[in-house]
Formats: sequence, structure tokens, C-alpha cells
Amino acid sequence: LDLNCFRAVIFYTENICSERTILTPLKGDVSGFLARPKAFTPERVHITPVKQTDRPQGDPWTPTANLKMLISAASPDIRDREMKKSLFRPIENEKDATFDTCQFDNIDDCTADEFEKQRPSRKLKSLGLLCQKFLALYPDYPISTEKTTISLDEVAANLGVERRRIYDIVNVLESLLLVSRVAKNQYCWHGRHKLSQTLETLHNMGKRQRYGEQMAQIQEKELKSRDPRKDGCLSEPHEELTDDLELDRKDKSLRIMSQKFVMLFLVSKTKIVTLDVAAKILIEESQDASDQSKFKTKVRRLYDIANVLTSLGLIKKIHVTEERGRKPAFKWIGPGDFRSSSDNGSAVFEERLDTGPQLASCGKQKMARHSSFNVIPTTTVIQRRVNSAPSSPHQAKGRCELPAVSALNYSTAVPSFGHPLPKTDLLYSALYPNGVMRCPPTVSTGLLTQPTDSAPFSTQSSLVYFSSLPPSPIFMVCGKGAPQSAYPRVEGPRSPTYTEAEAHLKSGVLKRILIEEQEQEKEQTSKKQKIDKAHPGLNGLNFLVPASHAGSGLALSPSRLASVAVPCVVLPSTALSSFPVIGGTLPGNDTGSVNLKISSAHFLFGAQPVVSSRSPDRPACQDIPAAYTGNLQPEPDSSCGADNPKSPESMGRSFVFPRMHHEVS
DNA sequence: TAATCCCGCCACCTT
DNA sequence: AAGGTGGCGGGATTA
Repeated sequence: LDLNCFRAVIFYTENICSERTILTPLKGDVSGFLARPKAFTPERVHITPVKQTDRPQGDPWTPTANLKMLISAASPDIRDREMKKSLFRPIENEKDATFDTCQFDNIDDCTADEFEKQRPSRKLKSLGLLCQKFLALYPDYPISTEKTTISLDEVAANLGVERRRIYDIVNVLESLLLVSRVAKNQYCWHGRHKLSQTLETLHNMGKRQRYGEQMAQIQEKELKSRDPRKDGCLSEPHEELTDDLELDRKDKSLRIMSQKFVMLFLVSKTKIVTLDVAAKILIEESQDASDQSKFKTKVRRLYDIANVLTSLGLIKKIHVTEERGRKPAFKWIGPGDFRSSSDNGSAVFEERLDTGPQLASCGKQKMARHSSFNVIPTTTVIQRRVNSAPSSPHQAKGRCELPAVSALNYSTAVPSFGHPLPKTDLLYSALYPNGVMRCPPTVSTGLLTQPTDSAPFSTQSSLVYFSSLPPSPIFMVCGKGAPQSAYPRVEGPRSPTYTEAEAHLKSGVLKRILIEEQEQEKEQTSKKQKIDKAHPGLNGLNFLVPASHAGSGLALSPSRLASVAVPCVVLPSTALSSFPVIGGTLPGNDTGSVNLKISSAHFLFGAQPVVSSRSPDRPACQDIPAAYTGNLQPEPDSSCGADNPKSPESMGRSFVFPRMHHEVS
């Protein structure tokens, strides 16, 4: 926080001092932090020789010089936005800075001519180093309310590289949910808050794929037939897998490759993976093996990925000695001893505190949740899509490209806050049939936010609030009153996102998972029906709206809400008076309030603990001392239902909530 | 010579 | 059509 403040001050200072700096945004301009514009103008022998145009002359090289450039390059609104977020900051990677400085000092000592041939070391331009610089721009554990947007253009200019290179980095980071794409040219930085859960999920997925066995087989084969690349890349031992996976060419994506690569490490006993083994496995999955060039290409990509992972401190380069000599390999040095998983996939979460202070105690709840965690999410998204009726344009088509990525959105809840879930209250049983938390993530993902963007945060919060507050009241329950609504899901808008996710799902890794998920889905539906019968008062209860972190994750827009026909709102209970209900600022509304237009809303809110000793199977409505239950609309039930989408104008009342930030109401 | 991987072309996708 | 993405592999650099 302090650092951010500091940065903000710097930014401000620079901003007010740079009125003269009127620069044109230059594509590929390399006057980044590392360059010294003054000394090397057009020739700039250092840095990637991208096609660049002129660089403004005479700007003294200061740590913030390029900040000025970026500021002026940015459009006003971007500028404002970024100002708030303190995105622009100089690279602070000491090691790199030193390194680079040395380089440039050397340059200083030479004439430009001399140095012209002497191109900068390749290392200076390596993806790994670039990635380090990239990572240095953002905090590992950002404050969740502080949503940092990454502009690819800006960061590329910042780092003095072509955007193409940034894609390489971002794609891998995205595969681990460190970032997510929110819009064209725009990513959102999440940091490592969820890295552990992400890895855990990947671990489980890797187990499902039997990557461990595959690796063993390949290694075994290598021992027998000296040439690892020759003997059937279409190995027969994996038939069940291939059958199961319905291999699709989509596997080529760097993101998916990255995830799979990580899986290999996680399931490996030695935590060591050689590139050729990895490449082999990945090729096998795409069924186009036995092709030397394919192999080569695969390995190349793996190098790219490995570089990023190395920069992340997740793996390191090592060498393994085999009969045939030394062989390069990578060893996992990141968090995650996720072993102890049982066969059914429910793993004991053995995570330590190495993923951040929030991840204190997770305990059994997490286990309970975990078993489905790596199974459900993807399908949840898909299912929702299938079920969803609303179809308003989904503004930001945040791509939820990776099944795993979608899945991982679920990972945030408990661990980040470390409070066990109440197992026995009504909502628990309602929302988490089978003891599995499923609803909130879906809700926030599909309803209030962009799927891949803020979902993790909002998801997080809903669960947290629900489970952690000692006298944990139901602070916000929204319902549709529509019996047909997906339970306990909210009807999200159809979005290309889901289509993509679905496509990816079907395309390979998660097919089996999908099937399992669907089965669970049915199971849940029937459970839901039972609950609905027993508790008509809660019929139609769809979701729990996240209350905390609202400022960070929720992007509530009236039109969006309207488009999905959000029918109700739940007010905070007294006990929660100091917590935000729904925070965040509406686009274009910076007044500090959130407007929710409500129509025909079933709602319910309470001020008493909802945790009871009931079993989830016997949910008790009376355990929720709702302060009020009813319908916001004058004509009760007149327009409840998913089939009753309303325009914002026709929506009923408008509630204005005081803006509340993270902790302050 | 093998290992690495920069670099940017270019096809495909989005806007 | 223009711009955004990212697969891909030639060939240069390093080990």
C-alpha cells in the first residue's frame, strides 16, 4: 500500500511537471525505462530493434521519463484511470536494472558505431528477463480492491518490446490466472493470491490426465529404445486417455500448453520434467506426433513457457544425468505439494502459507469443496450458458478460453480468507448441495462481472462473508422467483465466453470432467427440487451476491443487471452495517453510489446468524431469521422469472447504496 | 553440436 | 478494413 501511495505521488509529481511533454504514442517505441533516449536517439543499438519512429529528443532520462511519455501517450481517460491505479511505474527489478545499466554504461563508453555490430547480448532480450521486468511492474499480492489494468500497448512500450512478446508472457500468466483478459489489449492483473489454488487444481487435473503415468511410460520407453523420439509418439498405453479426451487440435494454445506443462511438474514425483518428455506428452495429446518438426516446435514453445515460469519462480533450470549424458530439464520449485490426493480426486489441501497471508487456515471445508473444484467449475459455466435465457450483449467478452481457467475461478473463496464454511445452515445446503460450494462463483461470474475478470474476486467475497462472520447473517440474497431458474445458479447472459469455454472443454482435457460434472449437475438439480419443495419461501433463490470486495470485483452496470433481469437485492443486516453491500462504481457513475434498479424482486435478508446445527440435508428455513422477506414489486410475483427480462427503464425501483470500500462503509 | 529462443511473418479473429 | 492475437518456424546465439 505504501508503495502504491509512493508511486501515486511520483506519478502525480511527474504529471504536473510534464505539461510540456506532448508525445505521440509510438508503436514499438523503445524509449522505455532501460533506454537512454538522450544518448541514443535513432540508432538505439540496444533493446529490441523494433520498428520505431522518432523518439522525442532532449528528455532527460529519469526513472519517470518514460512515465511521461506513457502518460501523454495515453488517452485522457486512460490517463485518469491509470492515474488512479498507479499503473505506471518504473521497473524496479533491481537485478535487471543493474544488469541493464551496466549494459548501457558500456554502451556509453563505446561509440555507437562500435557497438552497432556488437548487438546486445541475447540474454538482455530474453523472454525470461522480459517477464521479470513485466512482473516487477505489478505486486505479487495486490490489494484485492485495487484492480490493476494492464494495457498491452503500454507495457510493451514500457518494456521496449513488441507487443508480440507481451502476448507470450501474458498467455502463460493467464494460464495460471495471474492475469485475465478483460478486453482487447487489456488485461487485468490478479497477482498470486490464487496461485496456490490454481496449482492445486492443475495438479488434480494432471492426475486425471494421468500425466504422471504417461511420463513414467515415456521415460521407461526411453530406457529401452534409445531414441525417445522415434518410438511411437502415438503410444498405445494412452488409448484410454485419448479416447477419453477426444483430442482436438485446440491444444496448441500456449495457454493450454502452459497449463499442461505445469501439470506435468505437479504430478511428477521428482518434480522434474525434461522438455522432450513434456513435448512428447503434449504432442501425443494432439495426436500429431511422430513428426520431428512438430516436436521441435513444441519444444520451442515449451522454452517460452519455461522462461516465464522460471521468472515466476515456479521452476528452475537444471540438468539431469542420464546414460546418454546430461540432459536439460526443469525442476519445480514453486509451491504445491498437493500429493495426498485420494483416488476420487478430493485432495487434502496441504498448502502452506506460502501463497500469501490470507491463506491461513483452510481446513476441511476446503477439502469438501475441493473434490469438485476441479470438476465443476468448467461445466458450471457451460451449464449456465445452456440454461441461461438472458441474452443481452455481453459488453466485455472476456474470454474464458481455458476450461481450466474457468474452473480455477472457483478457487478463491475460502482459502483467501481462511474461514470454514458453515456446513449446516440452510443456505449452505441450498447453495452448496453436496457440501460443495458452487453457486456464488457462478453467480458472480455470469451475472455481475465478466467471467474471467472479476469473478475471482467477487466469488471470493461472497463465500467469505457468508462463512466467516461470526454472527454471519445472510446479508444478501437474490432470487429470481423463477422455479425454472437454474439452481442454485443464476441465469447468466449468454456470452461468447461460454461458447469458447465450452469449445475448449470439449476439445480435450476436460471432456471427462465435463461428463462428471454433468452428472453432478443432475444430482444437484434433484436435490434442489427437494429443497425448494420443503422451503417454498426460498424457492427461486438463486444466488448470493458478494458483498465484500465489491469495489474490486463487481462491475455492476444497470443495463447489465437489467439485461439479466436481476430481480432482487438484499440489504445488509445490522450486523453487517459496517460492511459493504455492493460496492464498486458503475461505469460512468463516479458519484460513489451504486444504483440498482430492481424489479419484481423476491428478496430476503436477515440479521441473525444463519448457521445452525441442522444438517445440510435438512435445511431449515426458520434458521434464517429474515428481517424481511418479500417482493419488491407492488404486484407480488407479477413479473418474476427469467422469462421476464426488463429493460432498465421498466425496471422497478432504484436503490442507491452508499458507496463502500473495502473495509470502510 | 546441441540447446536456446529471438524475431517477426502472417493467418485468423475482433472490432 | 484495420487492428488485435498468437501459431509458427527460420536461423542466430549460447552453452
